[in-house]
This record gives sequence, structure tokens and C-alpha cells, in this order.
Amino acid sequence: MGSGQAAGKSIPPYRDEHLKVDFEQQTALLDDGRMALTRKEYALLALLVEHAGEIIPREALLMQVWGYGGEVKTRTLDVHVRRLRKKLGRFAEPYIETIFGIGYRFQPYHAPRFMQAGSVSQ
Amino acid sequence: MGSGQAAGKSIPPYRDEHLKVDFEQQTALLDDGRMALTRKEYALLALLVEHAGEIIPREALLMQVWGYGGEVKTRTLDVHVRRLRKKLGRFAEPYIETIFGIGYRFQPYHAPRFMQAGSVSQ
DNA sequence: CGGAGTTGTAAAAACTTTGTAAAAAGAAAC
DNA sequence: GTTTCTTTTTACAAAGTTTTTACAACTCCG
Repeated sequence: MGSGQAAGKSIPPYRDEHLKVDFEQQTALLDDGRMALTRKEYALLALLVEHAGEIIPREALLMQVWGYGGEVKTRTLDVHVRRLRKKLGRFAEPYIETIFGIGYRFQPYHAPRFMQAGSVSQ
Repeated sequence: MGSGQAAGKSIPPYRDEHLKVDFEQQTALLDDGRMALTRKEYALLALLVEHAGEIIPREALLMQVWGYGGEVKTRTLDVHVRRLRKKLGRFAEPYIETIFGIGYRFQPYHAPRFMQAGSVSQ
């Protein structure tokens, strides 16, 4: 289960206006408050944060965090995303984007957004 | 469904005065505004853009994007082209050409236009 | 011009994907 | 072995996407 980084390597923490993710300690701080994340929740958040700004397909998430390959029918990813969002509270919205039909994307706090639906600036 | 390129390969994005298509992230930027494309819309645009300047027959588009072969009776291609054009806004006109009786052609922003007579500009 | 065939468009229907709550199952702690 | 916490499944709701339908508008060619 590739839940994160191998111990020993020194990975600089992610940090922005409201969120800090410490990959060494495997902890996350949200606006000074420590997020109480379970292992899977942390693994999911860490993977998203490590690839901030990039779209990560469901398949990739299911593979990396759960070790599921191929055609697995499960909603556990959605449920975990939901719980992460809940714990991110009012910041859930800007941080975790759903990319319909593809996967999810973590966006740093100030980041131009690719909207999924609606109209285009014209 | 050949919606694009296999992951992992590094394909340089398409880019011109107003439009950028990132084949890695499967996203499109129009004059700084992010285009909110659905999967099919992106697949269609990507295919056209990858063959910029070339006429692509309806059949080819239906095959590549939808996997439809032979004698399929559908108007979904037209509907998707329409939605793409809508999202391209004021740029729809120069970018996506209808080649009557044959198919469609994407033209880079500054491109000499040929009359509709199957004149494939290299 | 006129008609056959093709493309454009709007709206509805059909379908797919994601969100959510609650229950069940599995692990760890006591 | 029971309690507590975590994870997965289930079942349905909500949201989003795609296809079809029906008709209007246009193009080509006689």
C-alpha cells in the first residue's frame, strides 16, 4: 500500500495560508488546529497535496491509497473524500475539487480554478 | 474510446494567440479563462486540435471519440460541436470550421483560410 | 428556384457519476 | 469477549453529462 513516502527521506512540508501538511510526521494542521485524520484520510490528503494543482484520476487514487487495481467497484474513495472535506470545514470548498468523470484535485489556497461546470468566461 | 494520449507520454501543449490545450492535464485555456470542458468535449477538441489545419471527416470523429463505426445514425457529434463552439465564445468562428458534407477542421488562430473544397493545407 | 441532403439548435430523455447517510464489517484497544 | 474506532458497503439522492428527438436553417446541384 503506497500510502506515502518511505521513512528517512526528508520531504519539505506543504504549506499555505491555512493548511500545513507535514509528510514526516504525517500530520496536518489547519489554521492552527490539528486535524485528526485517520490513516486512510491522511494518505489520501497527502497524495492529493503532494500533487497540488494536478488532477489525479480516481483509478490512481484507488491504486495508490488502497492498492486497488483495474475494475474495482467501490465507493470508498467518495466516502473518504467526503470525510476529508468535512474535516477541512469551511476550507473544503477551495481545497478539494471534483473533476467530474476523472478524479479529484487539490488546489493551493490561492490558485486559479478550472471550473468543472457552468459557462466559460467569454 | 481513443479520447487522447496514453498517460506518461510527454506531449507538448497546443498553443496560439488565444487558446492553449494541455494534453497532459486534459484542460484548455482560452484567453486566460479556463474552459470548462466535459470529457467528450475535451476529447473532441483535442482530436481536432491535434490535427490542426486538417479536415477530419465525421466518420473519423465518430470513430475516434465515440467508437462508433460504420453506419451509425446520430447527431451527437453536431451537438458536441455546438457546445464546443459555445464555450469557445467569440473565438468559435475562426477556430472550428464546418466542411460541408465531409466533417470539421480546427484552424490555428492566424491561418490562411481555404475555400471549402477539400483543400488540405499540409 | 426547388428539392434532397446536411448541419444547427433547443429541449427532453436517458444515462452516468458523485454525494450522502446509515448500516455492516473489520481492526485495535481494553 | 466486549467496546471503540476505522473502513467498506449499501442504497438512494443529487448533480452532471451525453444522446436522442424534432424541427429549422443552410448548402449544393439540377
